[in-house]
Order: sequence, then C-alpha cells, then structure tokens
Amino acid sequence: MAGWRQEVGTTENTETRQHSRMAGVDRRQQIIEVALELFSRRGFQGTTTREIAQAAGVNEATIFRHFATKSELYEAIIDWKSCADDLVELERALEETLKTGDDRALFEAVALRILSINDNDPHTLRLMLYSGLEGHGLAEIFFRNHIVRVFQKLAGFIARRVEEGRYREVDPMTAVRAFIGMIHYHVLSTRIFPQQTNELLDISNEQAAERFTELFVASVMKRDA
Amino acid sequence: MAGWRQEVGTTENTETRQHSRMAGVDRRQQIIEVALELFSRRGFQGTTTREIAQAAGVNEATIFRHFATKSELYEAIIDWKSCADDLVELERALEETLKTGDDRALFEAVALRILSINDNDPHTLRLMLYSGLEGHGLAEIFFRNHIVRVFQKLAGFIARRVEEGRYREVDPMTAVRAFIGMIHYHVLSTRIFPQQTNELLDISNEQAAERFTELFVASVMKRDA
DNA sequence: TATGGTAGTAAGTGTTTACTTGCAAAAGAT
DNA sequence: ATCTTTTGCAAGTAAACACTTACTACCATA
Repeated sequence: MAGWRQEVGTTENTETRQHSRMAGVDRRQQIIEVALELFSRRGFQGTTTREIAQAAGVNEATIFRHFATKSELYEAIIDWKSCADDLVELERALEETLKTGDDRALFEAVALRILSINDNDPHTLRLMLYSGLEGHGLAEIFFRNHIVRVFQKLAGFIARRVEEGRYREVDPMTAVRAFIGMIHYHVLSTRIFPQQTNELLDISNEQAAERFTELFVASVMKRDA
Repeated sequence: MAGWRQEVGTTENTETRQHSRMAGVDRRQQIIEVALELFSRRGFQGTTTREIAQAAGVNEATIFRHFATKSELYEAIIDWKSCADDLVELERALEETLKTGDDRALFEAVALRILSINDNDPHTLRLMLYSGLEGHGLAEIFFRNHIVRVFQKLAGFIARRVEEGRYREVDPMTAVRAFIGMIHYHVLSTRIFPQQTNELLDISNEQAAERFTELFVASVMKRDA
C-alpha cells in the first residue's frame, strides 16, 4: 500500500486518497449500513466479515475495532433499525387519521403506507425474516416497539366501531390480523417469490391498497347504513 | 428396514427387484429427513455437514457417499418435498368441495387444511422461507407445482360466483390472495414470532379458520341474497 | 514540538468448513 | 467358496472463517 501518503499544500488532489480517515462515529455508521444490506441479502451466517469489510472499503480488522464481534455488529444494526422512523411516522399518521370519519381512507392509507415502506426499504423485511428464522430474538424488539402498538390502535378503533353499531360483531384483533395479513402476504410474496407471484397477480401498490381495503371494509361494515 | 428381502421361487416375476440393495436407499432417505429438519431450523448456510452426520448417526463421509455436495443434498430434499402429499391432498379435497354449494364450508375447509398442514409439519414452511431468502430458486418449484394451481382453482371458483351474481364485482385473484394472505400471515406470525403474536391474539386453528372465513365470505358475498 | 489518544492496517492465529482418500467389512451373484 | 458391488469409517486436506496482534499515520492541544 505505497502511495497513500498525501501531499500537502496543493489546492486540489485531496480526493485521490483511497481510504480517507473518517471520524469514528461516521465509520461505525457506515459499516452498520453496509452490513445491513449484506445481512439482509444473505443472512447472518451467510455474510462474512471479510465481505462486509470489502463492501465498506476498509480492512477487516477495522470492523473489529468498532464492534467486538460479528454478533455485536448485528445487534447494532437492530438497535439502529429499531428506531424505525418509518413506523413511528406510520403510527403518528394513524393517530391523526383515526379522528376523521372516513374509515375507508384510513385503512387505505395504512395499507399504502406499509406497501411503500417496503418498497423504499426492501432490506428491513428480509432482515426481520432472517432474524425470526435464525432466532436471534432481536426482531422481537421491533415487534414489541412498533407492530404491537399499531395493531392495538387499529383494534381499538375497530372495537369502537363495533360498539357504535357501525361494524358487525367481529373480533377486533382478528380483523386487524386479517387486514394486515392481506397486505403483508402481498408484500412477502412479491418480495421473496416475485416471479411466481407476479404471474398470478401483478398489481401496483395503489391498486393493492385500494382492493384490499375495499374487501376489508366490506367484510366488517354493516351494509344497511 | 426389515422385510425387504424377497421370497424366491414364486410365480411372480423377479423383475420387481429394483436394485440389489435397499440399505443404501434407506440410509439416503434417512439422511434427507434428518437434514430437512436441520436445514429448516438453521438454514442452508447455518447447518454443517458434521451436524447432519451426527444427527443421522453416521460418519460425515457417508453423507458424501450418497450426495456429491451439500447443495445436492439440499436439492434432494426439495425434490422429495416437492411431491408434497399434503398439498396434493389439499388440491384433491378442494376439487371435490368445489361442487358443493356451501361456500363457507369450502373456504373454511381450505383454511383449516392449510393451518393443520403447518401444524403437523412445521419444517417445510421454514425451509421454504429460507429457500426464498437464500435464493436457491428451489422453493419456486414448490410454488409452481402446487400453490399456483390452488390459487387458480380458487380464483376460478370466485370468478364463477361473480358471473352468477352471487358475489360482488371483486377481482378473483386479488380476493384469493387476500384470503390466503390472512391465513398465511397468521401461520407465519405464530410460527416465526410466536411470543409477540400470541400476546396479541391467541386462537386455535379452528377459531382462526372460522373467523377468517367469516370475514372473507362477508367481504365477497352479496348481502341481499 | 512533544504527547496522548484515535483510526487504520498487514499479516497473522487457531478453528471450522466442505469435501477426499484409502481401506475394511458386509451382502448378493456366480 | 470367492468375486463384485455397495456401505461405511478413520483420518485426513485445503480453504475459509471470526478474530488478534503489533504496528503506523493522523490530529488536537498543551
């Protein structure tokens, strides 16, 4: 690795340095983001620290300077992702929309949001599935922090509608699981088995959100109104 | 293992004897079944040939006598599972039930069957998920051979009902994905994230089949009838 | 300009991995 | 009986693995 020594005093040419030294925190975050993508593609076992290092453009030892073990790096990813800005935003939006009287718009907004979250970030879904399968027990944090609350809010809303007599006598949590299930299965299918799935049914996010919502609302709402 | 030795001197032809030895075939099958369980628990990358050998009670080299590589063993598992007696049976039962006029019973039977298939054999679902994530492209065979046909049969049934005017004007394949989605998501949740899931909603297979079917039928059927 | 702490790496470590080799014993077939 | 085929194992091998060691370069600040 000769030639990396930098000249000083010139106005340009500072970019030619191959491996620029980063602030520790920045490098750490960079490794986390690179590793997230690799873990989501190949799983924990399927990803080597060497690959991560290469993808991040650093020496393998640098990874172990920032993270004691490969597992600790994995945990750092989960910690970072468990903030889950997307889902916090979903929850906030849900809170607001709950007050409007348009049930259909509410469910369609939730559906569309879940669909586009997965479109914008295909890695997290895969990471969660791997995590669940490999049994790190870390995806559960994600569940506990976000999914559970969204489910409870929706179930609470449905329960209220049943009390009001506007919905049929359905079990609220079952109804939520049914609704989220439609959407989640759609996402899962198109992400994990895209070819077979799209041969059967190839629809846009907007179409999916609209149709699943239409079906769901029809299933719970009383028709006499 | 026992009982393979054939009687001689009968009038039956001696052609029925396939290969002189059965022991090898048995061993092969035993390794497949042991490996299926391990692969489904830890994935392809996460399972070592040493572990498989130990679990099967043979020397590691014996595995490579029966399968050239670890991948070939994996493929043999998929080949074996792609017969999928369960799903063939599901398809057959579906064919029959399609003729009866009781739509609710039809969908409930399908739901219950899917739920109990996964109860009786928890390995295959995990294996398929791993296969999809790890991208072996082998789970797709499973899809193509079975899932697709079930979907098409159900969609055909729904299309007919729409034509008859008994169902609302829903897109049949979307409706099928919605229905299967409810069930599949329920299975997936309870299998992969059991703790969190059951805290939210802990129901038996029978309850799940009944409730999801009730919701689905309400969503597609015209109420005036 | 000396110093202490941070960021980085080249070149390892021992272990585990998938896979091989050479040999022995068992079970038809002749 | 004995030859052939098949099943099996003990003891490997080279490569890949996560992780370490010992060192260098950079930079703020006293």
